[in-house]
Amino acid sequence: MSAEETPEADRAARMREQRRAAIIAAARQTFAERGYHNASINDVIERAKIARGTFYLYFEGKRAVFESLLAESLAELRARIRRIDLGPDARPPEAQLRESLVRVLGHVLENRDFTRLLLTLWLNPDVEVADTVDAFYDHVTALIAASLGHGLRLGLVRPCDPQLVAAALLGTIRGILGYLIETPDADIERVADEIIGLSLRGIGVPGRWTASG
Amino acid sequence: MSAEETPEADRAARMREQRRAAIIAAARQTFAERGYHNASINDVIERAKIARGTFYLYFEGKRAVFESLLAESLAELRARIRRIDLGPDARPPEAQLRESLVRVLGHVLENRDFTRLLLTLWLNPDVEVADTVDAFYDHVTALIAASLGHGLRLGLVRPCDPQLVAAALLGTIRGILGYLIETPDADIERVADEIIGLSLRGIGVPGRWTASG
Amino acid sequence: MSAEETPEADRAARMREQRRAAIIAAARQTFAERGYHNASINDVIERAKIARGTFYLYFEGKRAVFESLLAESLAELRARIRRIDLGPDARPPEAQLRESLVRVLGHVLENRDFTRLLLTLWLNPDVEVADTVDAFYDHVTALIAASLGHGLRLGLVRPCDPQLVAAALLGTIRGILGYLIETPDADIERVADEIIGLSLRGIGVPGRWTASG
Amino acid sequence: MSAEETPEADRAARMREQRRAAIIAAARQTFAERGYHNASINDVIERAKIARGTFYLYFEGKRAVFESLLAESLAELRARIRRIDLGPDARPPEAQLRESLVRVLGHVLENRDFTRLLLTLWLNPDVEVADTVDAFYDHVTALIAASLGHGLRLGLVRPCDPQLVAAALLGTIRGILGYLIETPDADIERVADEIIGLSLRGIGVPGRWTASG
DNA sequence: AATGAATGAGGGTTCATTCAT
DNA sequence: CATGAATGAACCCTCATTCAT
Repeated sequence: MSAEETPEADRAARMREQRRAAIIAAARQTFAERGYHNASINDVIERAKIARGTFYLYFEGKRAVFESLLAESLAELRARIRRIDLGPDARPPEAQLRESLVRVLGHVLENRDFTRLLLTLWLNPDVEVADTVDAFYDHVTALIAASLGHGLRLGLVRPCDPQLVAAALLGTIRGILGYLIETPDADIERVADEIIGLSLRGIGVPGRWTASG
Repeated sequence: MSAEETPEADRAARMREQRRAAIIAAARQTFAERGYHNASINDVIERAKIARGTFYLYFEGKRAVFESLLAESLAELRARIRRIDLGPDARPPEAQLRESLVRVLGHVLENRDFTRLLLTLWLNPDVEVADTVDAFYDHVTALIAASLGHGLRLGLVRPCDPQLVAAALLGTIRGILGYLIETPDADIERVADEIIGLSLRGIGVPGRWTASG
Repeated sequence: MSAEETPEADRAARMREQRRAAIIAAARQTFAERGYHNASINDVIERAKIARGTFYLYFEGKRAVFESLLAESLAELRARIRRIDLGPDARPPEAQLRESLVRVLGHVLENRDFTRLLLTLWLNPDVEVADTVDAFYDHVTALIAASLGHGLRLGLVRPCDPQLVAAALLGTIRGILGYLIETPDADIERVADEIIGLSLRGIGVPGRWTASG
Repeated sequence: MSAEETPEADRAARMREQRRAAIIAAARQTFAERGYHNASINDVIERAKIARGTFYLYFEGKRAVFESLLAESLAELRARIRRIDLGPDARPPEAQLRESLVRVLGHVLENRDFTRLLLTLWLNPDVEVADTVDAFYDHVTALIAASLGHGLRLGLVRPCDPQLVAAALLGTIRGILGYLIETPDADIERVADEIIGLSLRGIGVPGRWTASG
């Protein structure tokens, strides 16, 4: 910790961080393109232009990069989602929801590769890393369920099973994301509106359907 | 074609069919539990209690069982889905939709293993067999989109992008299925009602949300 | 052994012999076409149009058919080769040699498949059956060596190492056979003359070569 | 290309070449002893004392080592064979022929393993690699046939079918090689003389045989 | 720190042989 | 006798991970 060593150490630390980032980037592309199992360490190190052994200096193994990659990417995504503020002075919940959606959709379209990966990882036992993803989905589901509960108490949301509906709404969003990553020039704003419209009012024209459903 | 030969040949054919079904069943569980790549032929033959070579008597290889399994299971599932009849004498579309849903949900709960597998297979590049699954999801999406288009023309459905909404609705259903397969004692009827309610009317209480969304 | 059983037993024995012959024939073609290792029992039983188990009623296994097949075919070939009679009243040895050659060449051209097989079997360790073939080649070599020794004592053959020359002459014949089985319309008589000319007088024009060789 | 890097890189390349050679040597022995099909990669790696994966670092597979081994060994052998110069100032053709023979025989005795392999590979359909060997034998046959044609025009060789005689002479040599590899202390010079004597003048004592043959 | 040659467990597949019907 | 479904040892190959340099 002598002052003399700091500049060198700093530089080394920066280099190390860059390398790590480069490997993660290479891994992200590789896993997205080929799936966890079909992706080989070979693919990753070739893309990252490092030697085989170097890889293991930065990560404990295949599973470890995958986890790191997930953790980082999920954190970025999570940062785009904001809890809806239902306080007295808050802006309309619909607007807040819309902003979160627009941020998420924008991020998704900039990270199609990772999004595809994330979508395929839902419930996937194939991958030893399900936990990280499960935790993310559970987190989001809980967030939605909590919002629903809140809305319910405030009379904004009609009576329903929050758990079930949260699972459904998250599914809706995943469905839309799956559609988006294969649709080059999507209009995010319009899509956000469709999601909100669909979620809040459904697709039925009021009065044209029986009351039973 | 002599009548005398039939009994033996019949019995043999039945036995063969049973074996095949047993292998498919073992494969279904194995693939569902461990994913396509982590599942080994070893796992399958151990579960099916057959010798290694026997497996290859019934299927050309790992990929072939997987495809057969998918094809058969998807066919069963597809058989539960009926196109909605919008003719003048038809029963209310909501009722028809509800029946399809109940059939599908019931089937799903009886085949949790396969359902889990099917859900993980969505968009999966990891699996050499994506085509079969993609075709199924495309088929269902098209079915939904067509229904939406129809409903739109009849004034039952409010203006929307049928492709996008179809992707969303299929996502909603997948979300619910994912929830169900981990919920032991689900009440199918109620779930069907929730899905329909959500799809047609959303979760918002009319009048409590701004008109923009 | 009652007299009544004989006709039946005879018929059965004849049938059995026919089947056996059919299997050997199928095996001969298969082994000739694909080589010992690449030939599968499957190939043989399909060609012979018998069931898998039936094959093992007639032969102990793959190796056993191969040995039987070799033994029978080699016996047929060997029957075409006659020891040269050098007695006082015998016909000219060259004529005798020529007759053996013509018989062998004719047989070879009628059994190209087997000949090819036989040629590839020389020295072949690949095949667990080398013994049978080795014995045949040893037999023929010994025959030639003995003839050479005889001829030597009678002053018909110039001084040489009979073992070495026998190996060489057998090689010459194998070389010719290899050429013949790929030459559809060979004139056996002419070929026999070439072999004898080559063996007895070589290809050199006397007086045009130095004496050293 | 900096001079500093050379020593390391050189050493690495040399090591690599040694390993490769060691594997080829192990393969040569294994294939010679057990034949192509009976030889397993296991045999090879055990003999070469390397791990399974290491083998695949140097060769693409079983067939690839076999082809490399053949190509290298055939090239060495071919290098010992020189075309006979029949020009006006050339040394006597017989002497030239004799030198090629001595070189080839010497090489053969130093590489009994490979020679045995080469001999068994003639016409072998069993082996996926027949082409390389066929090409070699065709090459040598063509060389002999061309020499015969030349000698014929110069009046050194008596009238004959060059193709047939070339096949025969190559057969003669193969026959001798087969004899040699099982004869420990052969006198190469004497064997070369026997081959030449046999080829040019045959084994008959002139005047003691009828003219017909 | 970086390298890349070496490792070996593990996977999918084939095929000669057996045995209950 | 004949059948053909069943068996399992053996084989080739891949790839995540280690370690000497």
